[in-house]
Amino acid sequence: MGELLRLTRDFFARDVLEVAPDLPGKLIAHRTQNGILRLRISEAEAYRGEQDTACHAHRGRTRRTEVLYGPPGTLYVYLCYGIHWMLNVVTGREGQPQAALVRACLTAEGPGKLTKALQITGTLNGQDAVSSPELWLEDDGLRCRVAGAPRVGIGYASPEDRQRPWRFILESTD
DNA sequence: TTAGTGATATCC
DNA sequence: GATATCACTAAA
Repeated sequence: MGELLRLTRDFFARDVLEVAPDLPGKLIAHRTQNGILRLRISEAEAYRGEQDTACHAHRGRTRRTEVLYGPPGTLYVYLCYGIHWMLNVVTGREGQPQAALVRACLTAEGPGKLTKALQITGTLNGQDAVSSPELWLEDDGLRCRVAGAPRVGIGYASPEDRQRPWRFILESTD
């Protein structure tokens, strides 16, 4: 495998339907008091703007969704069910509320378990994954095949949006 | 199948 | 102000 390259603005500044399937196989790095935690992403989901009824920004700008309108690479971290932190990275052009939910890594399946394993909490909300000294993403050159599937936990969305295969799962590596 | 947990949105 | 909902998980 090649050297460890930090993902730059260009990576995130594409449509979420290009970014989210590119995430499985990449690494997330989080600098903590005890050193750098690094895990390989195995699953991601796309949330694609105000037209996507599954996306939190479907109803437009609110205090919560504000970060989704920020520059690509911005972290959107929020608490779900009072217990689980969800980690997302904003994609697309600034002003376009898209994000990729990082759903799982090889050793922690499920978005809540992933953030727990990486010790990620809401203090990272709004930080920039491109320039932050605390959290960033890396490419070590690993290539992989990715399978599409419907998104999880979005029963509130329209039937059309529920069906979209915008969940991207690492299938195999080469 | 269901409890747990708290921020947020949406309604008075 | 109150209430309903929630991009989930662990336990039963």
